[in-house]
Amino acid sequence: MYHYAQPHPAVTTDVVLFTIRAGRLELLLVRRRHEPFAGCWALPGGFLDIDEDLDTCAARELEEETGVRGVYLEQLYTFGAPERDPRERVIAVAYYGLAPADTIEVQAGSDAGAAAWFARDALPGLAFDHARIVELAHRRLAAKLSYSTIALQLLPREFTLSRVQAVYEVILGRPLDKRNFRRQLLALGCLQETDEHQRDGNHRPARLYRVRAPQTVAFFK
Amino acid sequence: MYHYAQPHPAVTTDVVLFTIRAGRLELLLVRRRHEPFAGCWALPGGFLDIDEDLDTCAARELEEETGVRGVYLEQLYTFGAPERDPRERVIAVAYYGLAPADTIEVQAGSDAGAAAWFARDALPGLAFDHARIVELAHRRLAAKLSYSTIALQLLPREFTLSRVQAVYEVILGRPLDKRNFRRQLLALGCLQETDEHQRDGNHRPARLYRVRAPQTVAFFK
DNA sequence: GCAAAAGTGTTCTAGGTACACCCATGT
DNA sequence: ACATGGGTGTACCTAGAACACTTTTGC
Repeated sequence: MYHYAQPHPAVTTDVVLFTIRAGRLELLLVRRRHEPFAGCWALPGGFLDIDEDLDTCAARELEEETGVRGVYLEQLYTFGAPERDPRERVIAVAYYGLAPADTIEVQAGSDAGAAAWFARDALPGLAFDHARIVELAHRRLAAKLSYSTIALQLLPREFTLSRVQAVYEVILGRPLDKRNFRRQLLALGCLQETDEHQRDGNHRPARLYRVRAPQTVAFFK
Repeated sequence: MYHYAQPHPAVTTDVVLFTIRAGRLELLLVRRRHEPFAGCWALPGGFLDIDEDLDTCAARELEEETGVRGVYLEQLYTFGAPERDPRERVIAVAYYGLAPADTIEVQAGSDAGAAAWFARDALPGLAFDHARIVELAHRRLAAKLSYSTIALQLLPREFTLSRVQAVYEVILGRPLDKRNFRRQLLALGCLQETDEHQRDGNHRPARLYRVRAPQTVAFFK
């Protein structure tokens, strides 16, 4: 038992992890095993350890509940409406993250009954205020496309330019002009052309590219 | 005494309140009366009440410690490094705000020994990690100038265009072209020209303007 | 040879930047 | 009359938007 002269809220982190799968924007949810909202889908997340950094907590809870690790995470916003959790006062520090679908594998953890990807525009009802958090995360991600290289975090080590364009289109929800897109993307200078090509289907093979500095997100403008 | 099965961190809000005074960007600090950092200058802020919204907490603590109320406040970032407070684990939800210097009056509250404005570029040593918070708040404010009308929150009810320009220049830290600035600002359509003029000094009087919707911050681009 | 995606340039437009002089007032 | 900040328009330049055809492959 822990005692305080003043009441303390609990602090959690919750993660909106986006990916691109099957040409759609999807995000990772876990099915809650316990009350409240038992059986309901929710963002992966959980209580902050008392000696743990917030960023660390977000990464740890994500891994514990979904098996996913090593992805790009960024703090989004802190939600603290008094009635957002019926058990006790909970302050949720929300994060959002990006991961390439094909390099990560999802497995449900102990606290979560299951972990699965859902299309952004076909989400089940979510626990707590998690629908609001997803909404804000999507808006923030879309806004950051225009002044950072954050979207490259959704790509595997090697990829075609068409694939990059598909990432942008699905996040922004509108088609982009191929020639303009390629010119502007390459002008950023953060892609490295390789000598390899990708053959798939009845058409001309596409050149493969790499990100020069895959671990860092650059800002411009 | 309050009991929990798991240890809980404390949660505070801290506010970086900016204003423009004497042609400089200044911010409001309070002198701490208690340990830790007693006698040191710090951001106004304090512990979250257990049934209180985060936004409300920021506004309440600001008013209690400095007498300032009714200003524009916006959540900035949440700081939670484990050792940022020597007493116990403290998660600080930081806010930043803007207020016109001439319409607000500052008076120290009970917890704070004194409240005073300091120039952004001549701050005293600050308690905790507050210098980092100020740094981030300034960067965020400067970034928002380019895609929102947030800076208008620093203006009194009536003002000259030169005064608006001075606000932008002092936040960005560089001079702007007068003709371009006025054209672009007026093109936003959020200012209302009045018939009044302001006479001060040996020169032509300047026309006074008002913000059409003073309570709202518009975003564009 | 046909279907399917890859790849490639130019023109137009709009918004941003650079720049200099006259105006109204107080002393 | 002169010093001081207020007020105004145009030319240039660059970045973004619109737009269509040829290439390479598998079947």
